[in-house]
Amino acid sequence: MNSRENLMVIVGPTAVGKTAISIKLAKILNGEIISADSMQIYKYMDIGTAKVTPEEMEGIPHYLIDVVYPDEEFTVADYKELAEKIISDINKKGKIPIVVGGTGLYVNSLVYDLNFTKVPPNEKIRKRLNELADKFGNEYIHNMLEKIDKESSKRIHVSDRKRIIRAIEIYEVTGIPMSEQNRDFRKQNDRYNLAMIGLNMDRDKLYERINMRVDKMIENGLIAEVANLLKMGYTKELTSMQGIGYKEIIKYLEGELTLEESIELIKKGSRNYAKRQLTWFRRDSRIKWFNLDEYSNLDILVNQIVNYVEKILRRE
RNA sequence: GCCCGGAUAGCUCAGUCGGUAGAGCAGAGGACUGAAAAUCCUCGUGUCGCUGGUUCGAUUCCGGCUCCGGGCA
Repeated sequence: MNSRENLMVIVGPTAVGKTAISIKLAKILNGEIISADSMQIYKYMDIGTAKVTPEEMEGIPHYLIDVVYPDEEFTVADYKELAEKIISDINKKGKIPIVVGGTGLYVNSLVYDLNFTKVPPNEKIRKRLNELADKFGNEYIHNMLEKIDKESSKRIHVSDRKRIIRAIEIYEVTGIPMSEQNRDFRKQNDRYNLAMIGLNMDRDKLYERINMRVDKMIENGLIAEVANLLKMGYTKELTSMQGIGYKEIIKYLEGELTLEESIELIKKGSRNYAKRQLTWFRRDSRIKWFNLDEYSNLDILVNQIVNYVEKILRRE
């Protein structure tokens, strides 16, 4: 008898239509939805993150949306902890947890056996290393890393400052090289009956949808949303305000870009992001892909997905 | 109708003193362990507008044609 918990995951690039499909699926499967989106975590950031509206939810419970203020720190480790608890709770209710989102690292934190090292971000260390890199170049801190953790230094490119700093940070706090602590980090998590669904469509169409959606965001008041965040005191340096659609509108509001330029940059940034998401998810062979272009009708697609997941998930 | 300029990668253009070509942007592929919508790596073959001519050889020189600018009528 299999006592593992059920978990359904829906991934796909931005704007592919995950939200609408996930709600249809939740209704049919008696599921509840857990967002896996690093930007929808933030309160007040609604239009630019294409957050589900209460009406769109159609009564389906949604979790891990609006959990922190835009100036609060929130990391994958936080996500993993919260999400795992919610997954358990939903299972206990006899319902299906459906994780839906485009943030690859967040999804992987659940679907792989990622045991995050117990080293929270240390601003002091980061600041110091950043200053060193500013002064002497990335090579300098990369050399530092090479001395303490040769393996990581080989894996991390000299230009990838963030990762160099993180690796040194881990060593400075624990005295153990990152590469040693993360030995088998590509290990799959087998604690769930796992059904992973990938949604995709032809690239040209996806890009068209992205472009249209950005125009719609502007119509729906993205500029006012960003202006309001700034007025509330949330500054452009915050992680939350670096999101696509936010950083570009800030530049427009500061007079650095025309509105046209800013909109074009948001579209391009979103297209490039969608591509990165696909790169991320294509690597996981457990994902069953569905191409939306092959379905004339969403309900047919939803039915096929239901058929597929019913074989994997256990029902009492 | 005449004169001038242009026609080369999806776009903007450079270039080849004649030996089939390269930048920027767009785009594609990849990486990813507590910032991840972040951060980073790699990737340029295209009837050089069409058609004749000269030439061993033409995208390059010459002629004609087509289209696009601009000017003169």
